[in-house]
Amino acid sequence: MTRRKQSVTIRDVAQAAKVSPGTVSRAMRGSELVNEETRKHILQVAQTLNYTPNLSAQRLSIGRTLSIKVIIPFFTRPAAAARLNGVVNVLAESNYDLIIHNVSTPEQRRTCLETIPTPSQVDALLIISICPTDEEARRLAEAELPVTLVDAYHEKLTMHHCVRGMDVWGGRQATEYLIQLGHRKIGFIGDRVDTPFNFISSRDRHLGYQQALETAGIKPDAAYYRENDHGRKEARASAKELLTLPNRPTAIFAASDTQAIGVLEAARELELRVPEDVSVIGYDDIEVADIVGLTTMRQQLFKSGEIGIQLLLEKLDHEEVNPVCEVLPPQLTPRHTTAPPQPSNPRCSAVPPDAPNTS
Amino acid sequence: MTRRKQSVTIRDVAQAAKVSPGTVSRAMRGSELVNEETRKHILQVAQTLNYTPNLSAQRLSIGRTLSIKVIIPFFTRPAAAARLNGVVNVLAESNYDLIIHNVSTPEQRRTCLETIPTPSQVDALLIISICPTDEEARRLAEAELPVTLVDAYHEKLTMHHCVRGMDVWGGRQATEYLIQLGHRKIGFIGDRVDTPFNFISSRDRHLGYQQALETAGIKPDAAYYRENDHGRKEARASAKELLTLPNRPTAIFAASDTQAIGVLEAARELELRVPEDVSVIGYDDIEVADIVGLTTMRQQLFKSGEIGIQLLLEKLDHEEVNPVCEVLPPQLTPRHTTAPPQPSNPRCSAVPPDAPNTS
DNA sequence: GTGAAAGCGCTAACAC
DNA sequence: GTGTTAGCGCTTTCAC
Repeated sequence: MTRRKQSVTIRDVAQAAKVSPGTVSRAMRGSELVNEETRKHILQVAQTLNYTPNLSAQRLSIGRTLSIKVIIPFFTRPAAAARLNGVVNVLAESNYDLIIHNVSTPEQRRTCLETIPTPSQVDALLIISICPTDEEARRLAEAELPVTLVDAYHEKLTMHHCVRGMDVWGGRQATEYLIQLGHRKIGFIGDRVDTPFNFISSRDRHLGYQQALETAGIKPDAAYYRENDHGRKEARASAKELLTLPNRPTAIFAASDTQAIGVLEAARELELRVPEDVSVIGYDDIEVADIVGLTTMRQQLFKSGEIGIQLLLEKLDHEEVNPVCEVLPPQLTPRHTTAPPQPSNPRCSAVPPDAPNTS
Repeated sequence: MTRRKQSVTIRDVAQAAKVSPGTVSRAMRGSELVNEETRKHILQVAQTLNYTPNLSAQRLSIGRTLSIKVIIPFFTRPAAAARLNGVVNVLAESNYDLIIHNVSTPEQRRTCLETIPTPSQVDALLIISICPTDEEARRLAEAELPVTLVDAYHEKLTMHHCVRGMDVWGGRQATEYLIQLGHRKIGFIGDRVDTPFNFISSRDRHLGYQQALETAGIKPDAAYYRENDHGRKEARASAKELLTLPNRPTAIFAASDTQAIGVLEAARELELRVPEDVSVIGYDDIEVADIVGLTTMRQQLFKSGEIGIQLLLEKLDHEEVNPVCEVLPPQLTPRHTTAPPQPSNPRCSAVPPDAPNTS
């Protein structure tokens, strides 16, 4: 442990400017209680001495860490990255540091939520796309610092802000759209429901899917349901199963765009035309959806991050604010992978989805 | 400024365990100089008291911040995200905090490199994909903390580690591949060279492109060069210009996969077949390249982040290490958007690139 | 092996 | 307005 000292401290500046450390401190932080002349002089001296305040000391002294921790799984996935981008964007204009904790294994997920940070570690906590278990919610409820959930929810956490995406409703919208187009045999491809990650968006979207079917008087067929690890390749495999069924679905709702891409690949591999032979709808509206012309449910990903962090910053400013639950509805975004089902199914050579709608 | 105190401090633990704060500190940090009995007892007490050390105090006391700052432009772009992922992944196993500074405007870029952080702010600095200007390099050369550059370079910064990607070589490889296929009219679409961001990878790849042409005895034609803001739409516009030229190129090398996708879209819009009418090669090998079956130069993005941060951590451990310059060669990854040029150019309906090679 | 005490650099009362 | 001073919570010499 090399315990090195700082080269130039507030005391050095004070000495050089012939004032006291306290005055330097006041001058640096823009306190009103300091003569305009001396302030200028002090800043000048600080400048030439190349002084920068010691953050740790500052933080220790004011009793706040000036940093916010964000927990997010698989932050490189486009949808997660978009959310995180909203956070980063807002935080860039504050003087809070962003401490990012990526979660890519169940183990990481567990340890992350096992011990809630204390105010001596970070000032606030933003949890994105991770649904607390009951036990974790219990601990989160007693957190000593402001917490906000984005794309996550727990009924017991009414004391914290949350930002949600209406996954059930969105799942229903997507499915109803397919039904309106005339489809009755509609497959669903989503994430595994029962994993240590406890992701719930896919499950919720499937719930909406079921609601839509029931409302339309269509009996959900278990054979049309597939869950798998999240990913394009995995979804592709699942889709191949569905599309080679004796009585295959004429449309597939994928719980995410990434998975929908897998479905498109499966269709192409099986020489099924999209949307003539099979319609495909995704969820999120990440860039690749636009690229391949995928019909999808657009989520306000960037905005969810922005709002989440804004709520948190607000809470840091005014101790007493009522918790709100911001809800961001998804929006049906039709492109070129959905159409009414065709009576016949001629087996012909693969044809791509139409060109993307890049207006 | 609400200056709140910590609920339970090291002193509380000491008192409860009937030892001195010093001993608690030693016990917590696993010092050898403490009786095994007392250590256990202390940890036990700390546990029940729910004690967590105050990071700011710890940092101030040991004179290190235990955090590393990474500066990265547009971290949500797939290539940048992959690099960052490598960093995050390695750092997750250390006890350093990652402080991420995204750069999305020239202004942010400027301020970020204007004042080099001091050891009192962060312990080390990782700069990704930002090429310092001469002036910035001068300042970086005098940095008081370890610095590593990833996907960036400056000749004067030989005192710092760097990780590079052989962009010139890669650009030449890509172009030579097209030449080998028989192309002689080869377009180039890249980023703007002269921007405040000072990105150089596109420029370097273009350099390699020129070298390849010259070696093959092909005179570079300025009409076949387009630079534009980075982005799919922008590249699409540029590609449309090239592909509607009276004597249009039969192949296009795009400085990134994102831009290559734009080229594909332009081709489709103009009803040019890929690869029959026009070959397209990209750079990076991000996921979408696999999805659309794009031929590209694969970069070791994730690895570049891993190595960059590892070099930095090493430097933090052993003060005196010789700076190294790790070089990661890209790899030609042929897929389905490149082929020998065809003698005739029949104008027929659009056909997609072949199915991706998703083995 | 453990306690006492002197900082680490800064801020915020409190005097004047 | 400005100086003085007492912490913030922790680590680490230095005694014992």
